[in-house]
Amino acid sequence: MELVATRNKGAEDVLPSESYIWQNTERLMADTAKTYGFREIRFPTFEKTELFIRSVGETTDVVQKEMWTVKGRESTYTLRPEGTAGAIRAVLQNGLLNEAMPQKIYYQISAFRHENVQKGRLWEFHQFGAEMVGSAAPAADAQIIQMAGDILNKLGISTELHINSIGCKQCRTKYYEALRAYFAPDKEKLCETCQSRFEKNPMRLLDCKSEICKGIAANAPIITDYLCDECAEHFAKVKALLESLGIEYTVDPRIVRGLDYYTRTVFEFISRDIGAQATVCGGGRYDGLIEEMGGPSTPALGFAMGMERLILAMKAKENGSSDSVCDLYIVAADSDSTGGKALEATVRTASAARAKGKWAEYDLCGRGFKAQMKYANKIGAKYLVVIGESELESGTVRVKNMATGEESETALDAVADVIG
RNA sequence: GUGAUCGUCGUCUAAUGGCAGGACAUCAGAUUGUGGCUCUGAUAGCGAGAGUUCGAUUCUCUCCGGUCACCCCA
Repeated sequence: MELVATRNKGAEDVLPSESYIWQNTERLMADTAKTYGFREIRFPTFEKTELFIRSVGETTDVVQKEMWTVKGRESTYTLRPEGTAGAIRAVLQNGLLNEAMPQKIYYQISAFRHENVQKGRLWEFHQFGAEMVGSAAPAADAQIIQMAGDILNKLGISTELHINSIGCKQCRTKYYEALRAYFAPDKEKLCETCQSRFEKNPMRLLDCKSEICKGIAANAPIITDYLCDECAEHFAKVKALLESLGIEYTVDPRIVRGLDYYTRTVFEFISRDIGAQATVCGGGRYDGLIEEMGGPSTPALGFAMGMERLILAMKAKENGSSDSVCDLYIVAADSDSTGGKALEATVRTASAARAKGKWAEYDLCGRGFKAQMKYANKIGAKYLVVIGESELESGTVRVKNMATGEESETALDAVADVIG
């Protein structure tokens, strides 16, 4: 077999045997989000490239080396590398800021980043994301984190919550100065990437995995020591609320989100079960983004969960919910004397079962009687009915429970009720 | 962008510088009115290309793909 083309690297097929896991997960997320007042928003897979450059940040890896960009006839377009930019664009463009605040929205999307593929990291991946627009209150931060944690718990995934505050623009300016002052004497010893980070985004210096840089960074100043009074108070209130909700967390001063738009609270939920790409959910507050995108100054925050990583973590815990199976298989046993009447009765009976929401099957491959029995067994049908000459005459059939082998007699037109 | 590692039927897995074998799965039959067990048969594979060789699935190189990791992120 030589296919004309095969699946692209970094993309995945979800087969019928697995798709129920996705469906159940997506449904659980949507249902949970609804209980917090979040409603779904849908927006295009592609946007103008400037949108992402402006919102995600010009210096970020995502923008600099990971975007799938296409030059169209009228403009240059990019497949969304994340959800926030498009979601907020849709909120602004459609005047949702004029509705009652806060606006709470969620989305289930695929997103695209051109990175080297590995476990938990794909070119096309899927996210569940939620955004809350219009609240600056610490209670909003707490609720967003609570909802993310709620979903993860319901999925049966064990995670650790790490939080940090990276302050506002003012705190960060002060902090950058302190960082540069700290690193300046050793600047020459830093790795190449860190040397360029020194000017552009010194917070990333803390994130480097190189042993030398780690050593130099060991006693670097910590952002939380440089927060302005307001940011410090905000962070303290968020932490207090989390505690009162009984949500465990670790303050991790090294969490530095890779997207430029974050301010104040940032957080990650980490799973230990899925390899190196352990962040299963990441998010935070982005009070400056909406203004940056040309809207009115409006506070907002949100998170995104990586669906593939969640499903890896669920599989690691072996707690997938179960798939549905065939409820009823009908064997149409036509002979010369029935002249096709058995098949007609079979089709009608199957339709009646489907009208009751049952999964009903009959032969579509020209199989013989025996082969149909084997097939019904193979697909795990719960009940089996044979319709042939004698059944047509009497108007009754025997409904066989395939698991126990027991049979019971029923009127032909009552089959759909019996198999409940 | 970098590094490591692996590519044999749909899946799992053998052997081999000289006819690529098995298991599971699939299909058919044994068994034209009741499945699962058993038996028989069929379908189906060396990722691609160059090189070495009388001969390459095996050795060498290149590419492609998978996996894992760095980086980055969900």
